[in-house]
Amino acid sequence: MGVMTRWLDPDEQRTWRAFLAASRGLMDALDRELQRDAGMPHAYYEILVRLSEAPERRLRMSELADLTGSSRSRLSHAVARLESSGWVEREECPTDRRGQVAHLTDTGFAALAAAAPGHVEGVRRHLFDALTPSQVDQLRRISETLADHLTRS
Amino acid sequence: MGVMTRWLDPDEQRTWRAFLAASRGLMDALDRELQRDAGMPHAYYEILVRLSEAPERRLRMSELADLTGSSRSRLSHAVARLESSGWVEREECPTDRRGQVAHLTDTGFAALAAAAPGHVEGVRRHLFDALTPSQVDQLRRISETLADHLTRS
DNA sequence: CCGGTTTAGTTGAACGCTCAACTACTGGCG
DNA sequence: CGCCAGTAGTTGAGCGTTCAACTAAACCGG
Repeated sequence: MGVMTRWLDPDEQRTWRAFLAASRGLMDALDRELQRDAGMPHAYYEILVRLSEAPERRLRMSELADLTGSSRSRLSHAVARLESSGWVEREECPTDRRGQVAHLTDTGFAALAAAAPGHVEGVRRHLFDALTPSQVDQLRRISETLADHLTRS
Repeated sequence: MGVMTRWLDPDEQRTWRAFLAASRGLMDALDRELQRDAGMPHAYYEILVRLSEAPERRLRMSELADLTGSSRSRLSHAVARLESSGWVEREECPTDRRGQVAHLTDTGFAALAAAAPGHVEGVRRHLFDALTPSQVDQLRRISETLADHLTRS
């Protein structure tokens, strides 16, 4: 308290607002496209992706929550919904009676396979096509630094 | 159709996932802090900011929607809520009978003034403190390019 | 000045996320 | 062993966003 606020200078202000516009705009565009073309929000797409990459297409709920950067509550609701569309099913965990294992069904895998090309094309169009290779490299370093910084604090 | 999907190579994959983690993590953290400390989501904070910078603290709904990058519907709902907390009020537009003008009240300005220092500190901690000056510059260029690219397509 | 097209803004339902409270199980320590 | 703090996951209420449908007014060509 009583400590002077370190306000943003005009350059920082400009950077921050550009970042907001870009990241929100990008996510909104991809979310809209995915919803329109595949009937799922981007968050659900990410869940399916992570499951598809896991051994046996199975992951513990907590692990899946960590991988997708979502709260346990959010994941619970999401998996409930994915289960009711038949894309994921929940199983008892053999080693921990509290645990649940999410399993990507064949139907779910097919839905993902159908959604992927359009979505990847969208990521390319909206992100990679707009940047130079050197900017892509800069963006990777910046993002990794930020993500790392966020988890450490 | 029939055109091969240009999948992401491992480097692009890594960049994309880092960007997702960073931007989502950043927005989630700021949103959580703002909600906890000031009782408003980040989207509402942005609305108040834009209004506070406008002449007479007044803006047409559409202009406000454009400035905050939100849909008209979203803004309508948001302003309705802000009005019921007494932070914004709606007035008839003198030059266009279809129009509405949103006006930031003194109470709303005070709420913004109370929220701002903590929020700015958060932006600093989570974003600017983690990056070198040159990275901040890179991020500005990248973001402006992306934002520009999004509106043009 | 009339009729059709745009533009401004609102509305309600469906949906996803957050938060806090809750159940059930585990793991460690006395 | 028995207790108890911590962990896994779920649940329901409340909120914000989206989408599509809607009203009303402005604009524009004939």
